[in-house]
Amino acid sequence: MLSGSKSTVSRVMNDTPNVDPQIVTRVRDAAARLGYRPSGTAQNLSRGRTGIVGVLVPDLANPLFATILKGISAEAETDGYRTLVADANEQPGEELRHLHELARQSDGLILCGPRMSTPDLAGLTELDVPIVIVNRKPAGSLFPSVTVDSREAVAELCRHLDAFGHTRLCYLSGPAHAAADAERWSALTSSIRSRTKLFRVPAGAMLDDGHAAAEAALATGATCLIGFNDLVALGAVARLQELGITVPDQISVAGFDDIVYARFTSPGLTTVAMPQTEFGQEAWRLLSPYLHARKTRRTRTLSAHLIIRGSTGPRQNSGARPGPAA
Amino acid sequence: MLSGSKSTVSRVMNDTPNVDPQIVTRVRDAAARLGYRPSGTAQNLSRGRTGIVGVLVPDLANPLFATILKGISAEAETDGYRTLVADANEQPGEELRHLHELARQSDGLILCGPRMSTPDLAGLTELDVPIVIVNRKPAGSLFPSVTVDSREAVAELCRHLDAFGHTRLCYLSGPAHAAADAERWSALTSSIRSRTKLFRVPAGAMLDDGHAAAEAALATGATCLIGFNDLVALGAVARLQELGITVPDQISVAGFDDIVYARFTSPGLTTVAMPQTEFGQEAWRLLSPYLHARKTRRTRTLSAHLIIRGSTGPRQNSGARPGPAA
DNA sequence: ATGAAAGCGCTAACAT
DNA sequence: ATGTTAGCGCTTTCAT
Repeated sequence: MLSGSKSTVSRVMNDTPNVDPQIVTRVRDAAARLGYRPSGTAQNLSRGRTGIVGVLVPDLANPLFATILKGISAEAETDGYRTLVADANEQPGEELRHLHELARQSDGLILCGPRMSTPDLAGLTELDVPIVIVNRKPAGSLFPSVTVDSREAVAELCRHLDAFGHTRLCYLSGPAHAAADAERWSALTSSIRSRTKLFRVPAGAMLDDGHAAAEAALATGATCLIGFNDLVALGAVARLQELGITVPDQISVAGFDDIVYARFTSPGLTTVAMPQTEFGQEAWRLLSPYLHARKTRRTRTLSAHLIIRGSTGPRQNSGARPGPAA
Repeated sequence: MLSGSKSTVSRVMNDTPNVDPQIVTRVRDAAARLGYRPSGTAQNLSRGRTGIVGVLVPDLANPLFATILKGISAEAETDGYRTLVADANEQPGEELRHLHELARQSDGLILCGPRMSTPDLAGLTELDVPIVIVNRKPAGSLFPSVTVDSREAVAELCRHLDAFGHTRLCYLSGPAHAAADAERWSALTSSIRSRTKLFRVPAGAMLDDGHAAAEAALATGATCLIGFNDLVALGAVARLQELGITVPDQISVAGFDDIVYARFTSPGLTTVAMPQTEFGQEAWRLLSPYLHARKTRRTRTLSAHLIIRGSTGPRQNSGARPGPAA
């Protein structure tokens, strides 16, 4: 009988140095033969860590979040971590519930563009789990966060539009509790020239929202529509085209994020690009050290940049109006 | 000192009946006050289950898989399960590695459109974990699977195109190891009329792939391009428009899946729609009973259906050719 | 209705 | 270099 103790097996399975090579192979063989695989759960309990990071997103169907998630996964994977995903379906009320559950299964949490209230966010400290926030600066910087500074890029967008003669802009606003919505709106209001009128029409975060809001936006007489994000902008473009209105000839459209579709529609969408993959990478890099030791809480600010494509052009003199339906 | 044993606390936390209401509130209070939350890991070890389902996808950035994942999460959540996600980044070689790791952390696995070889797939039985496969029929039906029958919808597409006079079609093929690719191709070949010529140009699974393959497809003289999926089709449309070629006036385009963008581009994309959310739902419904008891291995076949939008139209007499660049 | 005790399958001192 | 012994923090018989 080849005795062999649990510890030895454990050492072999964990590639601990100082194990007799003979034993190593013997154990490996036996394991392979018996189809033995260490129980992750038992390892987790014993080690006091799960190797899992919980990620909360408002909506996985939004390519922005899918991309951020990919960034997190890729980076976390290099440290042997996996991602447990919770999709709140754009329902702020669901977020807390998800987080409480995620927290019990993971070593740390990454919140992508959380829609929950600031007090709720602050209350998360009680979870007593390392948390990193992406795309929203937590009040009082309670948590490390990776945010983006889009002021300069927005200012650039405004100059771009101004140069094209646009003096009536309409912002298709995002979900009520999206921090990015407030920031974008504020960046716009502080960037436009005094001669420029800025309207605001409620939309949402998805294609349908932009599609649905397009007509209301048109009614403001704006010559350029700016979507809360690219999905909203693209939804609006679709609606405009249905109405027989040509972009950018009759009306210009711009968005935020630079999701991959912005590049592949025609006309291409002018947009304030977010560093999507970096969001994910940086989020992990902030979280990772935090998992091992309570390190200093930091914040990382990335910067957005303007990408000009075909959806913005010179303002039409006569203002946009529906043409013959497509 | 209010004694209270571990067992009692456990009973309270698990809402076990037959506990003195007084004690219940006392324990609840104490827990709240101390911020006590049962360790998920310890529960997992003790209960012998993790409450986690591992999901493997080829690419989360593909809305098809994001949607399927959402379907799985939503359904699994109703049973108290969460999803651990692994994104193989369209690299078949990575899939096995991910699966082995996922298997150690989860109670069951759902593989979405796995690209790995059939033998590798068969070898998964050794993982000794309930597995359900989505969108690929496993050889020998080793695992329960949810697949789609798109033959009828493809036939319908072919009739639709034929009625428009298209007799030269070009299929922009998908990733080498995507089972869906072979199925779609085979459905096409067996559906076209004998007078119709079907070409095949290699593309891939993403927007860029369709974009890059468009010119080669044009060169075949085809009057209608059919993308492996909607992304490929839309990528091709983008390229065509760059070339000044109008869809559908000069050339028709169709795709597979019916991702949300297919509806919101202009022209809308004609496509063979996959039951995306159902894929996810059904996958969970197949897996769920399997987790508790080894039940009979079943298979569920959903059906695709054709959605006709603006990207397909009557064939142009003279054949497509680049116009003035946009 | 509650407590005591065993055990889930590992890891990590500690001893040898 | 390997074996022994305690836990990790719960759940769950089994007593009471």
